[in-house]
Amino acid sequence: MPARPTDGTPYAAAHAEGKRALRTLALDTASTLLEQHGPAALTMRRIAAEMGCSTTVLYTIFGSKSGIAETLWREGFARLRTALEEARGPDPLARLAAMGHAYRRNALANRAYYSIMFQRPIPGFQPSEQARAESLEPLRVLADAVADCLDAGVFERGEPDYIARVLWAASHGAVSLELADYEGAADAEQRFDDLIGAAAAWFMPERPARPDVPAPRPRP
Amino acid sequence: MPARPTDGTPYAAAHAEGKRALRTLALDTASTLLEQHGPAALTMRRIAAEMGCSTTVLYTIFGSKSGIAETLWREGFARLRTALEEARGPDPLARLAAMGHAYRRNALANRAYYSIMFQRPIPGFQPSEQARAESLEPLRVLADAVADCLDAGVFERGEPDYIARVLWAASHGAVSLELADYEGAADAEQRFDDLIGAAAAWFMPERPARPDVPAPRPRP
DNA sequence: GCACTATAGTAACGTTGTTTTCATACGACG
DNA sequence: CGTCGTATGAAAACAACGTTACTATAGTGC
Repeated sequence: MPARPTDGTPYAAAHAEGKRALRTLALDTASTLLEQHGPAALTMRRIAAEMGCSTTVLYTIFGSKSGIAETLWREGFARLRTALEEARGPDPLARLAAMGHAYRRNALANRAYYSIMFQRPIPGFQPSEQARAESLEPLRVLADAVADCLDAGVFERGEPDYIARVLWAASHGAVSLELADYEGAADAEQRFDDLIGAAAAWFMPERPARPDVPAPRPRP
Repeated sequence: MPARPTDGTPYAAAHAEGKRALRTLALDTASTLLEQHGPAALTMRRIAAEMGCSTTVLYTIFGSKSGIAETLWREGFARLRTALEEARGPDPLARLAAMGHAYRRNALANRAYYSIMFQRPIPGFQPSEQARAESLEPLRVLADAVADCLDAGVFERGEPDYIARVLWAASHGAVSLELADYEGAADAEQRFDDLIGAAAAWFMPERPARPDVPAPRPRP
């Protein structure tokens, strides 16, 4: 016989809401810590201290640190999905281009989340199968936009899923190097646009006009 | 007055060689540990135990764990550079394509190193400025091959450095997602080829013939 | 009132990177 | 040859981490 309040009573609702509030507070704290001090600052003790409770609470809510990491991981993909969904454009191709910019903008605005999603800054954390499945939703959003382009004849051939994965890899590659600041991100935006444009053009019946590239190189 | 043997004596040479041997042994041990058991197994105590000494030795040689990580980081980029340098082809474009495959092959064959290079599995490790500069060498190798393509007229316009960075981002994006096994790596190789091909084609005067893509999608 | 369960705080355990302590070995120098 | 000083390495200690008992308490159902 459980000590949990009987379901349906007003008290049970309040009780459940308290738990939700606790969970939300924990996630907010973890999220703030992550964004302001990076993944290294994301320790159980620190989250608990910031909340003003002991670490036990975190373990009853999330089970382990991986539980928190997974929630943040999913939050990162949820933000990405929302960012992609909000992309608009007068025609399918413009909408796809808007998605590209949304991808980059979201990554730059949520660097810490992006690192949790695609790097492995939290030792021992591996997303569950369910979380992995969920993380494919942004890709599905992208694939829908690609399908629209195929229907409109903007793209010539190929499976929407496959094309979306190619575009995804292009976005990720460009953004990933930009975030790593691997080689001075001076022309990072142009590189992003070029790579995405190149990948998209690859699937079009005719290659579209390319934006200006740095001055032509003199040939000897 | 130091207890270090006077420079120039045979003993000094032997002494220095002993230090080199020790350093090499430590790196070999760390490297093996990294490749066989992943970054998580790369602990100071374990490296020391595997070598048969105490952790103090590692600290006198490398200063800190980051010192070891940095050496492995550089080793990873050195392998990548070698892999790219060894790429051959009958003409500039073929050589560039060979470099693309070399990039992917090297990454797949050295997953642990690739993760050290582009993920952050070792908390607190950040490559030094010098190491970062050194890590740009593979990019320079790529840029040289791009320059050859420009000279040969295979590429139409653009700075070799810039084009190389775009190709680099494409390679990294495709390989990175493949290694993360982000969405089933069934057609990972084709995706890699397509993305690299698309990026390269972007800078050519005429779009080259594209290899076959999955069956055309029926339009409603 | 009583038993039982869920929860939270305290303190511990084992492991990590790192530092300290201490002993020892060995070149330099009187 | 003996002493000094420095470099080096082993052992242990330290701080911080994730995690797990242990304990107390509060609240539900009988």
